[in-house]
Amino acid sequence: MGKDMKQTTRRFQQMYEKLKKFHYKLTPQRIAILKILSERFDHPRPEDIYDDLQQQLPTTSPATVYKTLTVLKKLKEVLEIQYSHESNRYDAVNPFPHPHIFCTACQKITDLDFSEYDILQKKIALQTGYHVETVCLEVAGVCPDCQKISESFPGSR
Amino acid sequence: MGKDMKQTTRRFQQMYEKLKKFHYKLTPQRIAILKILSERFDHPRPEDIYDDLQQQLPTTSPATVYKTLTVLKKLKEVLEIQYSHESNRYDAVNPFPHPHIFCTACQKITDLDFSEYDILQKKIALQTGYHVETVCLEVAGVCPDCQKISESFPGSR
DNA sequence: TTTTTATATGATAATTATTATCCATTGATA
DNA sequence: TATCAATGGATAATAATTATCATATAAAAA
Repeated sequence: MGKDMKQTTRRFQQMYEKLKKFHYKLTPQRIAILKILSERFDHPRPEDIYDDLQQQLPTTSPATVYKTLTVLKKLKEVLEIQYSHESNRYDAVNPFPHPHIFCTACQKITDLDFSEYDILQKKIALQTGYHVETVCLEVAGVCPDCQKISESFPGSR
Repeated sequence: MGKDMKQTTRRFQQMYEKLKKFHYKLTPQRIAILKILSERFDHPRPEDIYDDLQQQLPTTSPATVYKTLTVLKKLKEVLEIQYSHESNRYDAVNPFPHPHIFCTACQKITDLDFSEYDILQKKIALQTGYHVETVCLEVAGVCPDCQKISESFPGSR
């Protein structure tokens, strides 16, 4: 069993137990969505989750995906990455707030390993007097791979 | 003439000259929108700008506001603060990317004076190898004023 | 196991910010 | 002043998400 698979299984179980603990029904649809979420490391959109879901349960509705995401959000078992006027992206692999970096060429979203992120909240609280609830740090740019491609085909975009 | 008024006038002129320089037509609608944007320090929504605009030019259309904002965005004369599934907010007073802090109680958006923001981009570029285009830092929490209110009326929200 | 009941699902309609379309109008240049 | 591309206004289209509601069902109780 690979490392990813162990992690995947653990995340699935964590989410499953959280739903159980708060007396949400463990329906086949929800179980399938938990499985999909625990396996996808690419910050999928609701539509992506729905596509995967249809492979297993062809009669499901997109509404069910949205409703399940709402529940998981409330339980803090999924992190919502909001985008203006395009689909939100979801991270249930690491549901704790953390920064991301988005490649504007290939649309890939990667976790940004920024050590100072955790102390940011305290710094800002101290400085502003706010009771800080969320700190959202989202970076956009061109990833190294796409930079290479654009060097090989200058002016191609 | 107060400090704010001087600043307001200067920003209006900067935007006016920028449009002129790039051969955009200086229509009454655009001039009115520039004036509104230069005077509003509260990060207004398109709808807020439209409301103000109607006082002066009652026949204007919301589409005109959106179109003008699109032009100003392209010229980097207005900063767009995106919100998922609610109206974007716009800052033409300080159009350069900068962080904000949002009060979840009174909905006020304030500029966050965070000195380390400017070096963040370089740090992240160095660490990730990305060609960084934008760094978006948006904080949410309860402002000192609203904390006081919530102390006076515990459990009121 | 059967019954009960609150909750979830699925189909569909509604919502809402924004964008697209298209024709009449107009600012800017010659 | 004449010309013409750019703009404005009215309206339709778009698209992600949320609301609605009748039916189905998971899970607790009997």
